[in-house]
Amino acid sequence: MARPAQFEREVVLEKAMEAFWNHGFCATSMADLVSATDLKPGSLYAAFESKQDLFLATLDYYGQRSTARIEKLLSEADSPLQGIRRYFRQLGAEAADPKAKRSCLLVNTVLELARQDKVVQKRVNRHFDAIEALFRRVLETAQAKGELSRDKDPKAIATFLMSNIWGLRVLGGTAPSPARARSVVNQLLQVLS
Amino acid sequence: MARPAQFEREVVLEKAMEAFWNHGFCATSMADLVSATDLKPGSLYAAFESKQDLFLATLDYYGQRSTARIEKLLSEADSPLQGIRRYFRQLGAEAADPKAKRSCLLVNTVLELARQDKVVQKRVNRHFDAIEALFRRVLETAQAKGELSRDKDPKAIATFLMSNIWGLRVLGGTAPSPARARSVVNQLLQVLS
DNA sequence: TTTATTGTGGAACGATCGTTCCACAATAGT
DNA sequence: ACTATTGTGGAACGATCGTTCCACAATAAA
Repeated sequence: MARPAQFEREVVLEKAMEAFWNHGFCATSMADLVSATDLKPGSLYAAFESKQDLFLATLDYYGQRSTARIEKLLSEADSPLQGIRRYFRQLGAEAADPKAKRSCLLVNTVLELARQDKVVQKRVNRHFDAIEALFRRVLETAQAKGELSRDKDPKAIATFLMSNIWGLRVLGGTAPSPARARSVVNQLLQVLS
Repeated sequence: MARPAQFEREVVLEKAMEAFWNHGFCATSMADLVSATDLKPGSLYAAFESKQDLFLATLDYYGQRSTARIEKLLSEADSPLQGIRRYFRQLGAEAADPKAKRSCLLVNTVLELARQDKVVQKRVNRHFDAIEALFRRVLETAQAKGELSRDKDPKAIATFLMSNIWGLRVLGGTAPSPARARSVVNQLLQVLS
């Protein structure tokens, strides 16, 4: 028995995510978010408590999207290790692509906010842990199938892969040559053989 | 034939650097800088043109300091590779140290500003390139001394090391366990053997 | 000691910040 | 059709943003 909302939460979240992703938390003003989402301040604050809360919601939205994307890519590969190789080659290409004007929202957030804000840190870590678990499981499968040597440690390698995702994200911010990005990926993938 | 300044540029730069390092460019206000440096707005703007210019100056100050520190560490080592190993073990320990409340100003800056601001990007890259050149030279020396296998590529490894510095800096933002940070470093150092 | 020049202190600027408020629009149940 | 309830639009809030301004202090050259 009331007026129904004229927007869909997911659509608004998507648009807010774009804004935060492009400019970071601090550099994205509520005015930016108002014009990005086509909502008025009143509606935005009714749906999300504050700029901070809206940001946390977009973080989760982004994290789930990313995790799902990686999971799909890994599951569609011909073999476990091939999935990982393909993911990192793609990441390397993206890092060297000048059209890709933005890194990863989670990585950006770690350096902008996570050190100071433990709530944000926990949120970000949850998503990173989910992705790392994905890699670890794939590496264990590879080992079971004999594709990965038994004397490798899936847990340690999964952590190492995560650290190299982050490294490649920063590399992307330095506007590297494609050869440079490929070189890093090739070096990295040697841990698998 | 004029009144001399009552402050030393280096001291002010040091204090401004601390502020930017702790909170980032956007989240550090001129009011913060005024209280951090004990200068009044008038003096700050007389010495540095704007917040942006002051930031660029602190970036250079930080970069030169960092490069010098790494150079010293590498040159004091018993052998080329030992210097590199020692540097990364130290970096891993710092990433896992909860008291180390901040990452690296250059890495933070890449993700906060470099994508959008090409001036900042160039500045940051200059410092990164200097550090990478340091690593590369040490690796070449190691090869000359027979400490590093001839079939390794010093250039590729130097780039890979840089990417892993960045990865470890982000890792530090996730508040990892010491074991986790050590694991990444151990994995990384295998590229040297 | 005077004069020219430059640094200092701090008030003040307009713009923008995140947020609140409220008259009004729109709908669901009676 | 009426009423209760909730979303909408947009003005407006105090605070803070980066920056400017200027009367005054301090010094070096004349």
